[in-house]
Amino acid sequence: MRREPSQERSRATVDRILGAARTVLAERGYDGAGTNRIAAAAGVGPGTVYQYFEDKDAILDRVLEQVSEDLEARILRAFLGTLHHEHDTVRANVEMLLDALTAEPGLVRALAEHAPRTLGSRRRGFAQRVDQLVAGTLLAQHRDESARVETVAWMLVRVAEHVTISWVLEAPDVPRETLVEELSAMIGGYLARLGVPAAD
Amino acid sequence: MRREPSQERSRATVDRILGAARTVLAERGYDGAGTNRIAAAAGVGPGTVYQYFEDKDAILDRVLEQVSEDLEARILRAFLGTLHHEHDTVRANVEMLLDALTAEPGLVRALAEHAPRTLGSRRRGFAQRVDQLVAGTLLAQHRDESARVETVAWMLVRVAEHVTISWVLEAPDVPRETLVEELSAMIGGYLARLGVPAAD
Amino acid sequence: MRREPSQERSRATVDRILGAARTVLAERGYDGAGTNRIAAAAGVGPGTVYQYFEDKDAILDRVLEQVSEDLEARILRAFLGTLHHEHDTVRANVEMLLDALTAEPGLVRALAEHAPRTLGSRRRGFAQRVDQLVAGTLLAQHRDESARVETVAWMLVRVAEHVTISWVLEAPDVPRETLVEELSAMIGGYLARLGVPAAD
Amino acid sequence: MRREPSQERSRATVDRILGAARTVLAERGYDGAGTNRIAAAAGVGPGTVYQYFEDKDAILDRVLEQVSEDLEARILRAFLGTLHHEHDTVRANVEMLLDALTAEPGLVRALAEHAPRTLGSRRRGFAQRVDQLVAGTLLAQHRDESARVETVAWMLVRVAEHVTISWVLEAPDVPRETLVEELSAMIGGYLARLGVPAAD
DNA sequence: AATGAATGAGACTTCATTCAT
DNA sequence: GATGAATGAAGTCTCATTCAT
Repeated sequence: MRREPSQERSRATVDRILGAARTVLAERGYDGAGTNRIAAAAGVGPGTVYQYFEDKDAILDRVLEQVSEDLEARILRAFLGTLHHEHDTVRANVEMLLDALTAEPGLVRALAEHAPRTLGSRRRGFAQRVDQLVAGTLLAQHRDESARVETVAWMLVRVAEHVTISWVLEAPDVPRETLVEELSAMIGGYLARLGVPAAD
Repeated sequence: MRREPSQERSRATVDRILGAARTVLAERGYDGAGTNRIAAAAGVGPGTVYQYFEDKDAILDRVLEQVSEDLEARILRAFLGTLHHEHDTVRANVEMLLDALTAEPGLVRALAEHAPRTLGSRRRGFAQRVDQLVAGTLLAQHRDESARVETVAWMLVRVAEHVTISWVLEAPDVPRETLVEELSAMIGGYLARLGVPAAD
Repeated sequence: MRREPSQERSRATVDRILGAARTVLAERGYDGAGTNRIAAAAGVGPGTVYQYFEDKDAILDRVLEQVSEDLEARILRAFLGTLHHEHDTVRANVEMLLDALTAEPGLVRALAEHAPRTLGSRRRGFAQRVDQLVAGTLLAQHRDESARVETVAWMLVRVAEHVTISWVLEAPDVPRETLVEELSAMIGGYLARLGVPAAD
Repeated sequence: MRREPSQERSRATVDRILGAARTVLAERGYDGAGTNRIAAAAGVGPGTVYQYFEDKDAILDRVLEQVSEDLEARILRAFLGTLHHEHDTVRANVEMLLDALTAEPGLVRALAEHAPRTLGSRRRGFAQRVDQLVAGTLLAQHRDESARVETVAWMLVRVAEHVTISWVLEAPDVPRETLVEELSAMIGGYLARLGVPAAD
């Protein structure tokens, strides 16, 4: 008569809650993600949720953090991959960004929906890390003007992020190929001014 | 000295309610803008609100619409004004955009916070009108390639809008002057590719 | 420059309010008859209603009283008329009762709907007057057993009233002619036991 | 000594809510039976009520249904019991009906008060089942004229129901014994015409 | 560790009534 | 006498959170 190790069970429960929260968030949006619904989707009682999370926001913050990290990891991997390419790094990255964001539109929407509520308070980790990653890459390719590089990175991240997100959420009458073309052109042109070879 | 017409009183009350809603929205965000709080801020009873608005969303929709229109009017006026300038139209527009968005950051945040919830359903009027305005202007300066012009306009609006909004909401460590410089450079460079003289 | 005599104007206003209340009551039932709706239907302001009526119930009580009196008058007239007939008085009265109740089903429903709420408190005038009328008629035809006569009258009124009202409200699968036949038979048979000639 | 099963606790709570609703309904009528009052009377929070009932009407519908069923069961049992009697079945049934209706006058009032609001839409089950029961019994005693039998049953049920209910609610100056006498006479006389032996 | 019944503050909304004009 | 804007108590319902088991 062996009882399952408690640590392992706890871990499994937390995972189920987070997984359920992620699903609910993707399907019903931020305001539709109530604690009771999450608990039900996880197959646990409402009380169980509070064994592992301070309050409702703690759950969703964690999920959003996780979503961010998933995106970040994916983007980072792809980003680093493009550095080996001989040309059209920018375009490859835009493509990759669109792939990442189109994979789970519901979560992207939840992320976009929730972001303005917490900006200035907490959960800015994701964006900052991406900022630094991009800044670092730019710096590696173009050593001087380090001060300006941070601003450029900040701008690039916002432009790439919001144009692609808007395209996903608004579903405007613009083909993906056209979007890639134009966004790459804009970013490429901008980078060219920085002294970075446009097509690399 | 005639008695105050009842129409006028009603009008005044509606204005107080809308004004209060605007204030509450700016100070406490979309979810913090409850009917009771709005009524209290307006100095009227909860019931009064329902003499003039169908329900809670009707109030906030109206306020958001109003905020959008105020921004639109301001941007439109400034945008048209810049057309007379001999050079640096882009920069002037970026400046103007920042002025408009910095005036009431709370409302801009509320707008950004609520937008993703309704995207795809209703209230896309503001963005669409701006898209068309920009497209029209581009077309006036550069007659051919009309198909591409719409995509370009769509991109420009998103880039200008989100970069400035992000700067307002995130308050990053980037001076305003630098932002204006960089954003103008990016947009100017992009427009140059379209065949539009970059600095006019 | 003559101003309309105030008494007359007042009277007209009261009539419009009562008429509107009657209409609203017939169309939307007791719970749907709100003061604001009545005022609107009467083409007056809500405040005006309170110049003439203590409160909401005062209006509806008055309307219901009026409806009762209309029915009573109609029934009384017909009832007295049947006394001259040589036979089948009962049947003639049942017919007449159905005519009266089918004329305005909405109001009959409102009456039936509201009756149980006030029974035991107020507004029993109508039923009592009808009771006495019937008792008087029975007494005129059958002098002795006066004590029993009151009970018989009470029963007759309830039976005639509720069977016809149920038929109007429930709209069961029973033709009117059949109902008249059966109800007359029941009442006639009952009266026969009292010593009153069944067909008179 | 095992822990109280959760099902049992839920069941107990539902029972307390229904019991409280029944009490409130009896004491304050349909319109006085608010969710908060019911919850308070049940000794639970307002939210608890909504764990078990869709909305306010669901509670009251359930209670009224229950009251109807209680009455039906009681009436049915007594009705069947009288079939064995050698004579005066009718009188015995009238007595029984009065017993049933006098037991909880407040609930009978609530039932009578609410019935006209829903007539023609839903919840006519009780009356219909009684109609059929009576029709069936009549048919068993008097095989032919089956068409007429349904009308007769419908009439009998309304007469018995409304005369007794009126007597309970109006509390007129008629002794119970007299009422029984007269009502039995009326029904008995009517049945005699149908070919059913009057006193059996 | 897990449960899930229970909570209760607070949200939105209605409507009979009042009162300054 | 009439108005109708304003009121505010009270009603229904939700949902993040707690706690006895």
